[in-house]
Amino acid sequence: MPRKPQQARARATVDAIIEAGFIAVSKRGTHATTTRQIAEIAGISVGSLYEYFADKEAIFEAMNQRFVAEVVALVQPLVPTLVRMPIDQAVYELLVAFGAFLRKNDERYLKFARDSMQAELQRHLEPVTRLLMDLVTHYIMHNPASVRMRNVPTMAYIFINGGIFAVVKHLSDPNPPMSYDELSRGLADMVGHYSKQELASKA
Amino acid sequence: MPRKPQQARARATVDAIIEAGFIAVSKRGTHATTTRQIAEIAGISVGSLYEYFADKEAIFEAMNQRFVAEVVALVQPLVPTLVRMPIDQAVYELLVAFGAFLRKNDERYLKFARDSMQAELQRHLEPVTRLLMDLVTHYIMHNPASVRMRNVPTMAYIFINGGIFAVVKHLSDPNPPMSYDELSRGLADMVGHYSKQELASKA
Amino acid sequence: MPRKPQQARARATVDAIIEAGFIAVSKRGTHATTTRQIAEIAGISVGSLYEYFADKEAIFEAMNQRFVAEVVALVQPLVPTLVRMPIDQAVYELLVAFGAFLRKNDERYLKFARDSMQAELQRHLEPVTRLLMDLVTHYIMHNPASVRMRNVPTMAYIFINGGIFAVVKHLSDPNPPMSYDELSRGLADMVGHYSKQELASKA
Amino acid sequence: MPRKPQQARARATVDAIIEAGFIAVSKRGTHATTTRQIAEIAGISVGSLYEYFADKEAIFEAMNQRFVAEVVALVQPLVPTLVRMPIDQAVYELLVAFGAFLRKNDERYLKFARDSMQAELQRHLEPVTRLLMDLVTHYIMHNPASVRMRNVPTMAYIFINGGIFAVVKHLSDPNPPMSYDELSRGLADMVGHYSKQELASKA
DNA sequence: CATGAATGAGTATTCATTCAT
DNA sequence: AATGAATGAATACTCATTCAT
Repeated sequence: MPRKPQQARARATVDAIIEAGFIAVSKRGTHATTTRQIAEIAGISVGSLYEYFADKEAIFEAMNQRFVAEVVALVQPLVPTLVRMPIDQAVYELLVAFGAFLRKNDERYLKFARDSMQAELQRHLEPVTRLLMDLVTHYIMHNPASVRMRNVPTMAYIFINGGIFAVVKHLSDPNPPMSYDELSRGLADMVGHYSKQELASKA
Repeated sequence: MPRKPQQARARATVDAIIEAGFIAVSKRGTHATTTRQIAEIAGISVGSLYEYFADKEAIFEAMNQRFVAEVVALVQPLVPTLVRMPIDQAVYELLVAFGAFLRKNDERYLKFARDSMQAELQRHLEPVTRLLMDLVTHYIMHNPASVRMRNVPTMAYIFINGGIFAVVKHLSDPNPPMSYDELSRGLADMVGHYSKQELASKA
Repeated sequence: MPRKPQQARARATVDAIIEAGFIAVSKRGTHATTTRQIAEIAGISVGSLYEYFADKEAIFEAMNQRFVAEVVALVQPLVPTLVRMPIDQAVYELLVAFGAFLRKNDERYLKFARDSMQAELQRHLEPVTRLLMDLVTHYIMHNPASVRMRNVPTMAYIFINGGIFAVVKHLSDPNPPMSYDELSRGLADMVGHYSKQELASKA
Repeated sequence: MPRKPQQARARATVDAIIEAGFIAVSKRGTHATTTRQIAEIAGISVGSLYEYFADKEAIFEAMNQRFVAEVVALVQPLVPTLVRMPIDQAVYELLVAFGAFLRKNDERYLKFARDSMQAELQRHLEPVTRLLMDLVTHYIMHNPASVRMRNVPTMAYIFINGGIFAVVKHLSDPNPPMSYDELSRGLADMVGHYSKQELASKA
């Protein structure tokens, strides 16, 4: 029966365990992380670990809560500033801050997020990504006007990876906030608007 | 050392194993799928499974190969048509076909793809997504002009989810095809161009 | 990663496992000994066994270390005495001590050593041994003088068994300390000198 | 139910299986040899293998019979010659022939014999052998006269390895042809006579 | 409170043997 | 006779969790 930590020392132990959890997951991934490893890194015994967490899953949950809390702590104070910027600059500023956050502490949070997203998918979906990249190439060859767009590779990267993920996430959502058709049109508009704007600014 | 199937019966067994693999992963996810489960679903013995696959991983690889092969078979023939369409329509058509593909066979392929992407991340990153959604709301409240844009929720969904994924994927890539700054600017431009175009078309 | 025993209880468990290893190997041989059997004999669970030994092989290695340590403990203190004896008496004394050692504890160490030497070979090479025994008989019938030697059966036993083993061991050694021809001449001299000396002492 | 081969073709298959058995055991040892490997090397199916041999053990038995038969075929014709030689020359000639036999066919028979004798034992008993070698060194240092003997290393090799093997074999024999004490005296005499003779011939 | 020893159900994998074709 | 597909009991090893000290 785990108990609520009531003393400073106890809270320090809980922190050490969560810290150790991030370190262990950074090294080996969630799946390969064992309670023994976490306890060792935290410098305590397995027995003690179970004094503070009901089971292994509870540790991962605590890690996630901390991760989210830190993201919130990062973004929250930026909100007043961001909302006063032009939208593209706001997005850019947010991404700069987020990238720095993910990379700090020896990429601890990036590794955690990547583990959540199963880095494997890169290998698995690589051929699909390549296929879509080829499709982009074909498209450009058939539409000479589009050649004038800047950053085609970067935008293709964003559209393809972001698009695959948005589609899978949407389809997996039991109560999606919009229909699949709306999502499809949204993605189509995003690409269409971008290219029109891009070509217009070039003219 | 798995043997090559030489009789029709053997080939049917190999197919049954791959089929069973998709079903098992659909139900419990890759990680929780055991060789015994696959064998049971396929209606064969564990031994038979190892007649044709070196280990569990080999089954997952065969599943992935089949998945990719089917995506290719889906997209390849569409290419000539797509490249002759306006870009937004091309994206839309592709997404319609892809959505139908993922949902067929009791969503077998969708479940497989979702597993590859670790469905967990939905639960894990849900609060982060919500935070960013709130940011969008705040933004709109501070930028009355933007209210005229259609589909704000859908576009926010796409930008946020696709953006998170593109960022994590990029940061995890040891040899990314562009810098993080280029990616950030790309995402910013995508949003900026979209909103400009949207507002322009409304005017 | 097996842990180092830190409490008295743990050290007792390690001892029990090694003890159980000798008992199991005594009964069924190394090859047929399973981790479950060892755990059962030791009165512990399989899990505990793996707390202290990386794998099955590590248990056999620990057994071997104990075996060797005990042989050393047996012979070492005898050295000062043995080197002051005539050579034949020294050999005899050593063999008496060694025989007693192998037979103690219900022949635990003998069984372990025999297993290392694969008791099978007795059955396998029995006909070869018999053939060579016949050869000795033929030899004696053709060389009447040799009849005067004492202990012909014992010496034949030693020469034949020891000889077969020395030959196989030598041929299997990638860096033998002498040539096969030297070994052959050595065996020949051993027999020749013995018989000459024996006949001389009879005369 | 295996049947007795009645046709030439069947006998050829049996031969191929035995041959394949030797090849497989040469490569991986008895323990790691599987029926599938034997069948593959023999160029037949597992099913066919069981047409000719009741089980795996039966194949090893057939291999052993062939091994013994070949040793007999080697030694038998030499007997008339050997019995007319001085004993040391007879031993030498026999060993030359035996060594050549073990090494022919890519050491097939040597590997089989070594496998029977578990090559591991070299590693296992290495420390014991070294201890006894040290004992010999000590002995010689305390008995300056013995320095005059030729071939001390070779003879020590023979005595130690042959002696260990003879002792273990004797102790393991439920009906040994002599007592352990007789064996010990025999080994002692062997060494004693050899050294006396050696020193005498030097004088 | 803390420790670390002990547990045992669960997992991947192997292989001698059988049997339908 | 021959094939090779199928079997499943058996084995080594892991690790979250419990509990005596």
